Amino acid sequence: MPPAASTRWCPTPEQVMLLEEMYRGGVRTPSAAQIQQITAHLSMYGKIEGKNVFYWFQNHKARDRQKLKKKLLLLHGNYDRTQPPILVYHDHLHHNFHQKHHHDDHQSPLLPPCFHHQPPPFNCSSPTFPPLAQRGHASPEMRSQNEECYYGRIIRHLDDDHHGHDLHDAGFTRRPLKTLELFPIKEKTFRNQGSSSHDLR
Amino acid sequence: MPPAASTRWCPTPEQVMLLEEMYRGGVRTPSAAQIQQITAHLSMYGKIEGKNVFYWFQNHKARDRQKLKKKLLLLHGNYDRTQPPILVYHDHLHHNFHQKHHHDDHQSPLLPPCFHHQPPPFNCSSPTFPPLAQRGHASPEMRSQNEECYYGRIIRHLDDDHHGHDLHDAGFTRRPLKTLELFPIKEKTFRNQGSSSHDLR
DNA sequence: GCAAATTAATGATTTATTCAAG
DNA sequence: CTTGAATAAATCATTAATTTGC
Repeated sequence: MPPAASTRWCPTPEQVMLLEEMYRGGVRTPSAAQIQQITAHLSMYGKIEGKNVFYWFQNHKARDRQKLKKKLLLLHGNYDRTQPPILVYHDHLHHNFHQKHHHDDHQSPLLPPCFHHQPPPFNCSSPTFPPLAQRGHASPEMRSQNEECYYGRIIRHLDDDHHGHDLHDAGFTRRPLKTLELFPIKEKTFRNQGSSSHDLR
Repeated sequence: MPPAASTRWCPTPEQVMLLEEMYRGGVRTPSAAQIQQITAHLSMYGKIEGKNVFYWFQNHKARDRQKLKKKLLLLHGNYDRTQPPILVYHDHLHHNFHQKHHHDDHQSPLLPPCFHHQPPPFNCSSPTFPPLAQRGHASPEMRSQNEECYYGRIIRHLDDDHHGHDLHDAGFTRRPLKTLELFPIKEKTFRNQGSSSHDLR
């Protein structure tokens, strides 16, 4: 049992926060030097390597694009062409929009100064991407039959005994305290928490 | 006159107390078997089903996160680094923080022994946890060249110090800010790293 | 005091992301 | 790229607190 050194980076909350802050500040494709800098600073909060930073920005940028693309497709028809493109794709495009007026950059003190105003190169300014957490609300027809396979493992694995709908019997069930004995229920090999012996999901 | 069975579970004070105790003890995402166990024990105090337990932990965890996130955002600046990271993201991340020093675990006698110190299974394990997938890394081809350059540059230049995988050193690395010096680096099998420019699902 | 009216908590569902395997 | 499993985020819905007018 090799300690199997975890193979990937697990950013700490602070790291994520700072990265997001930089991202919001306009950083998109930091140069090698910048990555070094960022890495050095973030290493204060936990293990981290340059590639983690690099990938983080790559991924974040890509997924942002993804989100926007989807959103645009959805709007599709009612997209008002008179409005500014909302955002962009290639890095080149983001820049030079608003600028300079980060309300009052109350950047986290955790963020190295050099990233505070992150001026020209990759600063994109804030009022840009609206997070817009508008929810979907799926169309009813779409959820057809899979009601059953829905919520997690619990419903499926656990609610076996006296499942569903026996109505609420008035008093307590005071069910026989079947005291378990953990186990069976199949093992999963990875992705379990530090579990020692038993840990079945 | 079906009393129209109430529509949702109403935990008894004992149940809530025990659940909270387990939560404080580190339980976050109990496995199916664990849920069974918990459910069986809690049924002593009132009607309860596995899914109630499942949902309880889901909600409690989520609302904890929520609270902390809000708090962090508010503090934003005056975040005391000497304090434990406070929270987390994925379960994996929580671990290794609080622990061991629950003032003096005066666990309720109501709590089955197996949940008292709840050490290994789902507790904040140590630095071990799951993620063991070596992800990513771009597939060299199919990449607009600028990205590729980037990729190459970074990975190869930045990933120097303690490349590969050494395990998660428990604490933070707090590495000395070593500022670079590029390196060769041998990368292994790459998979791909979705972040290029096209990613819609 | 005590309900109807409001608001806060929290149980239950649904949707979105993430991870890693195919 | 696509997908199944897991789980986090968002949000819907009902119950419990609290407030308010009498």
